[in-house]
Amino acid sequence: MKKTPITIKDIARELAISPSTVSRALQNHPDISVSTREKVQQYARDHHYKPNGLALSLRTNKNNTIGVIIPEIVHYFFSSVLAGIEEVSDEEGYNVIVCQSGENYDKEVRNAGALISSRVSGVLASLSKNTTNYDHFQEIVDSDIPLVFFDRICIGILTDKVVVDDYAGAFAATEYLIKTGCRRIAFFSSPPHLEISKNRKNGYKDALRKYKIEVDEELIRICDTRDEAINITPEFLTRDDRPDAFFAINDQCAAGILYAVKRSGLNVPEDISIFGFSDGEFALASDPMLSTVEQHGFEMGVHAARLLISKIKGETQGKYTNKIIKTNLKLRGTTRPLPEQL
Amino acid sequence: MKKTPITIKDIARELAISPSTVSRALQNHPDISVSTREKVQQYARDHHYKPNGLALSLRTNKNNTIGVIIPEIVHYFFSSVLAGIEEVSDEEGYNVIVCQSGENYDKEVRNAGALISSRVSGVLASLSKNTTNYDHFQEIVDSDIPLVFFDRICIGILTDKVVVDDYAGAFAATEYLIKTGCRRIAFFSSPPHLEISKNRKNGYKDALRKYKIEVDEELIRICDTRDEAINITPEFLTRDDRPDAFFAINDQCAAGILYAVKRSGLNVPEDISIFGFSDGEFALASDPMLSTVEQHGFEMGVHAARLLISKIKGETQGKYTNKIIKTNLKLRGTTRPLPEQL
DNA sequence: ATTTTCAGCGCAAACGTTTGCATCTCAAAA
DNA sequence: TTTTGAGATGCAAACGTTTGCGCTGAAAAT
Repeated sequence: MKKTPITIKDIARELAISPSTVSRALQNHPDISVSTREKVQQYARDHHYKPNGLALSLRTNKNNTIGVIIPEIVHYFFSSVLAGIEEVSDEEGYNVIVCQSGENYDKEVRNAGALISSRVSGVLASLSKNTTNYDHFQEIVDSDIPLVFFDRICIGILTDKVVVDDYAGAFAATEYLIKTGCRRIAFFSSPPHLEISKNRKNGYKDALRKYKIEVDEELIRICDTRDEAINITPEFLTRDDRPDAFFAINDQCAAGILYAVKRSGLNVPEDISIFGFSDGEFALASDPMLSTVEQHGFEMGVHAARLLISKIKGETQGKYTNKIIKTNLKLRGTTRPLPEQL
Repeated sequence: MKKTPITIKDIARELAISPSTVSRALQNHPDISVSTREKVQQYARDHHYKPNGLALSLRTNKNNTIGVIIPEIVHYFFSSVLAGIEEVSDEEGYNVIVCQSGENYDKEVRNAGALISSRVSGVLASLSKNTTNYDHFQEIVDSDIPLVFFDRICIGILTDKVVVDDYAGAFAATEYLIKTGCRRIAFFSSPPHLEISKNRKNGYKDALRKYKIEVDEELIRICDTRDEAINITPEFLTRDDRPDAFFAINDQCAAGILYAVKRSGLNVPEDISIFGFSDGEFALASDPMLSTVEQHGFEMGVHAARLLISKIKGETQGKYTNKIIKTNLKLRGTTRPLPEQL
């Protein structure tokens, strides 16, 4: 029931030796005699000595802490990434400070400042939707803090990046829809300035072009939430040339589309196919279950963290890695099966 | 492009004054002349001076950081709580270190140790499923670090707690099922040593008793995941005296039940009613949408964090609060409507 | 003209560690 | 007996801040 935690000095005083000796004894420094070392270690164990991480950090100007800036915590994909980050950080002895920007530029800037103040050893970040100025991230790299972007990356800043293969995922999903007979495929996307939006749109368009299907800009809309999808989808369905498939930027949006389509009396996947992106538990709960592009968020977190830590340790001098995580199609109930003949 | 961040000493040297003056100037200390103060603040701004949180923490032996130990990050309820914690922590100027126990006792112990080493200002924790020894948490309070449990609390340790009103929520859900005509209500629960399991089971049983319905232990099973539910539910459905309702400890489990029931050809909610617990996006994706007990995870996080911070500030001396977050029923498609007459 | 007052600033210690260097003690080598 | 040297330990500085106290000089009071 100590009011204040036990320190090296306390041990030194108690054992009538100097703090330096205690420090060395605890590190198994060869200079210290076995008897002293054991006395010290015994005492430390008995009194639950825990090194003061702060003091240590101050000396080395590196606290073993990684800062993470993500748009939303309550979000299957991002929380998966976070879990991956946490896992390797824990293995490597780092703590994880998590900051939620809430898709809010100002808060993102505050987050970045807080992390610099905390003198974190490194930062992992995914951009907020409405971030278009990147000075706060530049400040991080100027402060000599290793920085790795993941998923929603920023191309303006020279640093490592880990992204999902958005282009290939979107291409494959679109191609699959085409192969199962869809010709008018609507694409619901996030704001266009985000890299993921651009890449996925390119994948979508290129797949269409490959099969000589004209890209109809009318079928491309900005819509990335369930509620928006429920509102917007009906107007597509009542048109003469209604789409026969929807490709959604995320599963929430896909679920909203599914809901609206079912309510309109059309059948999924007979009349309309739906493809989501970023597999979550979510996709399993719907009926029929969502076909979606698996993003492997956990693995992305793992890779991003590993990359950052090797950066922190200075193992990868000057090189800027651009890791791409493969996606794959998870075919379930909202799409038709592939015709037998190849 | 400084290799090392700018410090108070740097400013002092540059402006040919002492570090103490700089420090005071930055804090708007009245002892400092206006001209000096402005010179210093100007310089600090121009050079992006950011106070070194570590040094500050070392002095006060309090870093403005809150540690959180949760079983799973990728989990709607827990991530909601985390989001609530993050929000008030940010408002109050605290960072949040998040540790994931992964429902693993050993990792939980390591997490606790790491947080003590980091000298966090306070800890928020929710127990892992298989934790039955609480020494690591006792060590936290012995280290004089304020501790607040939330949701999966531990009654053995004298500290603040924030819980959902599990009993009332379970009671209300069960009562609703009864009022809509259900008589044989199965209850799928988490491991029995958890307080939430006990409380919800009591609510369930008491509601049955209130309506003079015998408690059938055969209808109570340990099952708290989607996959388990899909496996276990069918054997209930084939019995002569099959249940006419299921009350699940969480929505994943409820979704699994729903899936199994639909697959068996029975109708929801006509033949079988289903009630979940802990509202998530999840509950909206299913068809029909899940009726569930809203847990208000975000608010729980907000309250827990507020409580902890007031504890850290020493505002609530010696008192141990036991905050209870109200639940409420979210009635959707997996339950029948209440009959008109009251 | 002398004393008092006080605004404005600097000194130095402290927070808990680590670490290069100095110091001390003996026993072995010279 | 003296020198050498290795083994064991202590000293002190440093990391970046804050803060109690003391110092200085000039204006105000006597």
